[in-house]
Amino acid sequence: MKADTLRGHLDALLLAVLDGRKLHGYAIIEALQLRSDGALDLPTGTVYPALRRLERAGWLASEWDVVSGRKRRTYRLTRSGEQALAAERADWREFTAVIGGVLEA
Amino acid sequence: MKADTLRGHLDALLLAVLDGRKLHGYAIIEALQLRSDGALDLPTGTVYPALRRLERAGWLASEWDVVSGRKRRTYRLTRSGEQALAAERADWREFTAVIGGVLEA
DNA sequence: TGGCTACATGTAGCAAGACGACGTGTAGAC
DNA sequence: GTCTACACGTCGTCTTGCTACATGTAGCCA
Repeated sequence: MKADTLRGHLDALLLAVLDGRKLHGYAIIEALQLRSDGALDLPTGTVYPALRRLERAGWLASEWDVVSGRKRRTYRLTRSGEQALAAERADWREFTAVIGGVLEA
Repeated sequence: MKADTLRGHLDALLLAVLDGRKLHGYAIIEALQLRSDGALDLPTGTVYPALRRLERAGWLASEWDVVSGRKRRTYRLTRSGEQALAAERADWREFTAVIGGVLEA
């Protein structure tokens, strides 16, 4: 997929992949690869800053684990993150309807 | 619609609205409003620079008209612009499939 | 005549955000 | 002992859409 097309939709992806489960950053990248059949291979320089941003926004909460000697920062959705995810999904539907409508007119 | 969500898709919109017809900048803005049922109301500071950019890329060609004393720069798709539009449409379908797939998983 | 609105084009500077390149460190396999 | 996978992070760059501003015509209405 063309680079940078994601712009503006990354937050939605991150929230969606954390819906109902806790994951650490590296696992989030893998989960997105898996769910997109390999189409999404986000670089760490994209994902880690975005996770911090979402945490600052109050949509994610994180805590440190240590698994077999390796430190992981594990993220989960907050209540407000769940609401944000619902809003992002609604925005996505509207967005695709509008743009798709123009492109296929 | 949330500001800036357009990012990365504006080119596709502009090419699509010029598919099969010639329009000047102001009319392009109106045509996008019409086709989107008012959802898209792009500011001139967004559209005019983008049209120049697409022309520099060789996807649009323009010429000046004068209609009842007013000067208009009328744009049309070039051959390479038509190809670009087809590519943009294909990208759009892939993009929505990938992101939509993750959001609705 | 003066002012308002619609029509019409443009520029400059800002801000956000995704990305590439880089830096750091552990565990385990070979 | 070196290499790969795992794991986290930062910094600087670049693109690009937007706000605000600047300019000018045509036509209507008071």
